[in-house]
Amino acid sequence: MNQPPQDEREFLAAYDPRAYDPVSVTVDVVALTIRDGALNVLLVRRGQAPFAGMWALPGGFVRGVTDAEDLASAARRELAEETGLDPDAAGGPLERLHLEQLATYGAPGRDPRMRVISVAHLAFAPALPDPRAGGDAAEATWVRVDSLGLSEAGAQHPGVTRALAFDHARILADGLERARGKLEYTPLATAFCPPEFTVPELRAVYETVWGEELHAGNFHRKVLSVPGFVEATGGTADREGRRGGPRPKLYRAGDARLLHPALLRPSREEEIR
Amino acid sequence: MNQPPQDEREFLAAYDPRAYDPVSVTVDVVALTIRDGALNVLLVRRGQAPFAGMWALPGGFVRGVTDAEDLASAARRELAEETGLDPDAAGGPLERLHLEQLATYGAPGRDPRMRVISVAHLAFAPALPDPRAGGDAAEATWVRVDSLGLSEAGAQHPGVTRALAFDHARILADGLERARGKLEYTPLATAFCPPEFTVPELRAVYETVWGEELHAGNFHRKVLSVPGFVEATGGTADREGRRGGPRPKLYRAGDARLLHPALLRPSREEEIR
DNA sequence: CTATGTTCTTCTCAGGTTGAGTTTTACTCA
DNA sequence: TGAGTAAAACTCAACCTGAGAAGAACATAG
Repeated sequence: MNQPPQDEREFLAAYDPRAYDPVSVTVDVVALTIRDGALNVLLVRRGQAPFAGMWALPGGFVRGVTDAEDLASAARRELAEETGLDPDAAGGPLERLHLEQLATYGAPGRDPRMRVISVAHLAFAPALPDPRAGGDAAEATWVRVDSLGLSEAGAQHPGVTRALAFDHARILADGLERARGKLEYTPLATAFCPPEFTVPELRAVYETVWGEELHAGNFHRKVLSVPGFVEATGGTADREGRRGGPRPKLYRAGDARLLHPALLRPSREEEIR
Repeated sequence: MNQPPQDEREFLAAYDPRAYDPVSVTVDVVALTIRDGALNVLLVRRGQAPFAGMWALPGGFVRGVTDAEDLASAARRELAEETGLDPDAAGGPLERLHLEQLATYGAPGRDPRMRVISVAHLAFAPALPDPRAGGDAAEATWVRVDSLGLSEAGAQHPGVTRALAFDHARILADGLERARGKLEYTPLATAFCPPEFTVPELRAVYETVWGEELHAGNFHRKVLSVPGFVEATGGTADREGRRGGPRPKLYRAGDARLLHPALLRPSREEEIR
């Protein structure tokens, strides 16, 4: 952008840290969606060393000078490259994508090639299509989170565990914990739903992400009582694959950015200490 | 750490992003403490361009290869350099320091010299001594947060506003919001207190950080009822600068890592939408 | 067409938590 | 010794939550 005045250039050049202490920057994306009632994360199979052939989170180097990009833009670009979706298409699947920064991972040695720090991002979307591998990923697919055996109490398929490259298992675990927490006090769950949804559909999102069943009646009362969480459209859902019962009413996301009072998940006693 | 096998080296060299797209990495620290009943942040006056003479958050470049360091270690080192305190001294002021990652800022152009992304950290400590300028900071001092006029509703001294270098005003604002939020559901407030403290002292921390007065009776009941928040030492505080009333009992931090139920701040109605 | 099962939605009620205020107690200061 | 102050304990109404039950609307099997 703006250049420093000419008389400072020489001085600054002597302090340029790139000259002696290079650090590279990547973005990685924990992209979550719900498919067939299960929480899925987007993984790519690495085509190059290191960790060639292993599964990893989608990501890549930030463009620093040529086409200098924001960190969030880099995350969106990487996600689009790995899934083959247009990041900017109006009405496209990535338009309603919720993207936020997760954390930055920079332990020395986390990448055996060189010093790399990774700015991890968290993405949520309503059921995205199957990815078509692009970029430098040999393969990209949605993987059920509960098939990865992330040392979460219960709900893991033993034996199906596939180790992730780098420190991506930890990044994924942090992303899941962040997602679970954000459902409590933000209307983020609506980002997993289509533009119009029913209360039972919203409840299914909570149950899927939290991994526990909720009391249908209390959930219903709570969702409608939190101001700005959802607003009624007036319509009702038609019967598609439903097994009985009245047609649930349709809602869309309200204008609240925080849920107050929050929708706390039950059974957090373990995590307190 | 571990080196890739010899046969991969050549291949990787061609993909080294440093060769064509350099990005530099810094850490910045939002160090908060409470002095004289007001929330203070550590600022340094920049001795070099850009923004020479302006106030900024303490920070500096991450050591990538020589003495490669963790991001948190880099933040702790920078904080120690600017304050002149030993980062590792047993029993020293920085030993009880709470340090956590805040977020990473990487908009192109945020540093006019080159592409720099900054991993911001948040630090809390009980009243630290006045810093002695070290490193490349011309000057370092604690500054009352309410003297910076950060477009927070109320409680700002108009005219005393000093603009911060880079995007540090935004980083500071984000750090303050994070600190305020964390007081709600973690025992972080005890990090602002000496090892033994009273309930009124703890309440003063909340009032200072949140910027609003709390109901003393309800606060007392709440703090003692949340499991693991504080535990009684059996002793009482002696009269130092107190104006009357019985001697309050002493407590120390309990073993809880999360407060449940949380201690919600009043009047968040504005922020919800 | 009827019976049965499913599920959305509303209702009830006991228990816990919160906000606001009051009382008691213990101390300082003039 | 009396007035002022603040810690700590108590009271009470309002609200929120968890658990269960009931009613209503629909699908499906016979």
